[in-house]
Order: sequence, then structure tokens, then C-alpha cells
Amino acid sequence: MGTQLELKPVNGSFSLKEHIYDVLKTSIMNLDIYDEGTNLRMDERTLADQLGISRTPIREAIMRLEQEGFVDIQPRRGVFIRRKSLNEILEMIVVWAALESMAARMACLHATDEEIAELRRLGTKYTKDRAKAELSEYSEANIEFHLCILRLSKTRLIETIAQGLFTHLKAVRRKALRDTSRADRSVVDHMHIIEAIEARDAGLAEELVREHTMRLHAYIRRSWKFIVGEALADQSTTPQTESLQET
Amino acid sequence: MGTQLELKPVNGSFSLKEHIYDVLKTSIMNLDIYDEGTNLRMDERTLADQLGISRTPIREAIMRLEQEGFVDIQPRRGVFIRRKSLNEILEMIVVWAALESMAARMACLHATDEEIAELRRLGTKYTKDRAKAELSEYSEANIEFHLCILRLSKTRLIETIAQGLFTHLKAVRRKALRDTSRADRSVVDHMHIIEAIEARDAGLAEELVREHTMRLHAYIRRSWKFIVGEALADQSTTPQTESLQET
DNA sequence: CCATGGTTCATGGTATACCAGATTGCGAAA
DNA sequence: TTTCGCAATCTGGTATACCATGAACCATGG
Repeated sequence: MGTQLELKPVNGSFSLKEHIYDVLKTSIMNLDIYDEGTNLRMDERTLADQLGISRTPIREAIMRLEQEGFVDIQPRRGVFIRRKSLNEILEMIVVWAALESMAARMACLHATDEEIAELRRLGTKYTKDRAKAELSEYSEANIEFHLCILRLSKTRLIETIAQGLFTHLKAVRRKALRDTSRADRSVVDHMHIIEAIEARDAGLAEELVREHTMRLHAYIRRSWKFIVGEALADQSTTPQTESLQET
Repeated sequence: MGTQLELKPVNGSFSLKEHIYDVLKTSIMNLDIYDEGTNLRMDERTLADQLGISRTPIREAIMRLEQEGFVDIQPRRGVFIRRKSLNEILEMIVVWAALESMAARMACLHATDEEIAELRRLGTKYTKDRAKAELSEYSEANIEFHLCILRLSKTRLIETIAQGLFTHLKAVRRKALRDTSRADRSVVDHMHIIEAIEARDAGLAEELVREHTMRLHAYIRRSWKFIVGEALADQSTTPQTESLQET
């Protein structure tokens, strides 16, 4: 048919609310919420005509974001992007530790040798020196490594929940990973983890992963003020009856 | 000021959608979804005029239920209560194991002696013999015991997620706990867990909790067909791009 | 100038109307 | 009798209008 009309990948069961949800979510994720002066306000009507659609899909998207803890919607006051408190961040890291260490255990039991080889490939991509030099790239590889462990658990639910946590932690991570001194320790940890999984030592793998993650926990706790700045450091976010959910 | 006006705490910011959500959720939970012939269909409009309100709050409630994996909403087809597959149930138990074992670890570090004493009280409420005799009551105490461990972790997020999982598992639990042979093993396990936490042995406590929960995992896997009946045993629910989320 | 009370406005909650896709059932044709 | 097709209808998605409640502002009186 020669030149086609080039109609977008077409909305295979495309729905507005889904799309809006993604748009808003990524917007929030790419926002530096731990910076005073950033506007945390979101107005349904404003968004509605900015995007040229009605309020309904936007409300649905916002509701979902609230459910997931990204925004805080106060009746008759407004919708506000939520700034996670130190304690919330720390709790997320604890849960992350629980999930990933269990994932490592499962990986020892269920992963094939080929899959573990792939994990090694990811883990050895960067040496200690290069990790220091090209921090941002290493950061990406670092994430890949951890996601790989989750995948090797063959437990979808673990991946899903951890992914959700990760989304929340991203904003903090961006600010926290400046510290180069942590990079080489990280590389060493990863190597030990790989070796434990290769040896199918579930108990050891679990322990190493847990301790690795809990080091991030300790680090964040120590340097929270540095990360978010003095002014915001002790702001406790709204109590919240919140949320966290599962399939 | 002498006698005050005594006005009721008033529905502190009572909202329809919240209420509807609770109503629907408890309805679903109390429904025997693993029984052929139960109607899994939910219609927005029908519910709307049954409850005498408009579709909007109902849609919001249903959306949330979908997000949490309780229902499956198929555009222009209908909303259906979701029947969890064996694999989904097993994955939930794995995550539960990860969370509660981490909770046990945290309890060793952060719980006070008094709190641990409370745990012992709950755990020793039923002896092996009585547990067999009064199964349904023991079941309640059993739940209390595990929730107590979660609480002792002082990690809100763990409690929240686990609670969510528990809601999903309830339907299965109801059918699975008939087996009296598992009760005495359970009581013994609990005692060992209590002792480990009292001894502040984080590693041991974690291991015992994990293994205790994974025994449920193994049991469910073995007896799934018995639990849900032959007919439903191998129905795979819709693939689902699902969900699971966090604060 | 300050305190009190009311009016206006902004904003999320709810109701309703309309749209489009999917199902279902019936009737006509083979 | 079976099969195909069309139309009535059911159902979730979207748009829009209205409601109720806090907040902000203003006016009035001390």
C-alpha cells in the first residue's frame, strides 16, 4: 500500500485514564519533590483543560496515585504531591530488603545456570574503578543488577511490589547516589552475592542481600538532612492512614 | 464550662466512595469465590440503584478494588470478582513469608520485653490439645499471633502490605484450615518462634518464621485441588498486568 | 487598629447524560 | 435445521453540570 497513514501504534485497548495515569506518574517521578519551592499542587480542572479532556479520567488517575501514595488529596482543599518522610523511606527500604533477600533465596532454588550467568554479567559490568568514574552509568547498571535478582526469583509478586517501592525511592536515590565512597563497597557486595547464588547457598545469598540493602538503610538514615536539606529534614508528612497494596 | 454539648464525633470526613469501597470489599471477602455457581459478576448500574446512589462513587470504589486485585474489570464486558490462581496464592504466601520473617528480625531488635511478653501470651493461649478441639477459635488466635509479630516490627509498611495479602488469602484460609493435623505442628512452631524472639536471636527467629510460613506454602500446593475442587483447580485466571502497590 | 461575622470563590464530591464497543437474540436465507 | 447478519440492548468510558464545604476576603462595629 505504498506510504501509509502512519497512525500511531494505535490504542490497542487504549484508555484515557491509563494514559493520564502514566503521564502524571512520570511527571511526579521526574520532579524534584525534595526541593523547597517546587509546586506540589495539582488542580483537576487545570489539568483537565491543559490536556483537553474532562475531569473524569483525571480524577481516576489521581485517585490511583493517591492509593499508591504519590499524592495526598485533601477534600475541598486540593491535591498535593506527597513528600515522603524519612521514616517512610526507611520502611520502604526495609521492605525492599525483605523482598530482595527472599528473591535471592528463591533464585538459588529456581534459577537456571544460564540465568545466573546473566546476573554475573550484569554484576561484573563495572569494576570498582570504573564505577567511581562513571557514576551515573553505574547507577543504571546497579539497578539492573538488583532487578535481575528479583526476576530470578520467578515470583512475579515480588517483582511487582519491589518495582512499586523503587518508584518511590527514585527521587531519594537521585540525590543519594552522589556519594562515590559507597560505590566500591557496592561492587564488592555484588560480587559476593553473585558467588553465593552461584554456589546455590540460599542462606548466605539471603543474608548478603539483606545486609547490602540495609547498608543503604543506614546510609540514608545518617545523611537524610544532607539529602533533602535542613529545612525539610524534620517535616513530618501528614499521618496518613495509607495504603500499600497487592494483586 | 460544666456540661458540654456532647456532639457525636461526627463522621469525620465521611465519604461515599470510602464507604462503598468497604461495603464491596467485605462483601467480596465473605463470598465463597472458590465455589462454582457463585455469581462473580458486578454491575455498576445495578449496584448504583441498589444502594440508591449514582455510579460515580461506585466506579471509584470498583477502580480501587481492581487496583488491589480483587476484581477484574473488562471494558464493555463487565466487572468480575477475581478468582486467584494457585500460583498467585503461592506467591502471596512467599511474600508473606518474606515480610513476616523480616518482621520477626525487627522485633528482636526493637520490641520491648513487655511487648514480647504479650506475644507469648497470645502464643500460649491454646495448647496443642485445645487447638485441635476448638479449631475455629484457634484460627483466630493464630491470626492474632502473626499480626502481633508484624506489629512488633514497628514497621508500618510491613503491617500494611501483609494485611493486604492476608485479605486475599482469607478465602483460601477458610477452606484450608479444616485440616486438624496441621494445628499441633503450628502450636509447636509458635513456641519456638517465641523463644527465639525472647532470646533476641534475630537470625533464628527469621528462619523459624520463614519455615513456618513456607510449610503453609507447601501444604496449599499439595492440597489445592482439594481446597478449591477439581473443576476449578487448573483454571488460570486472566494473565493480568497487575498491580500490587505501596505507600 | 483589631475582632467578628458573613459573603464569595475555589475545589473536590456526586449526579446525570451521552458515547462506543461488545453481546445477544431473532429472523431470513441457504 | 443451520448459519449468517443486523439490530436492540447492555456495559463501561467520558463529558458536563451541580452540590457542599473550607478558605480567603471584606465589611462592619467595637
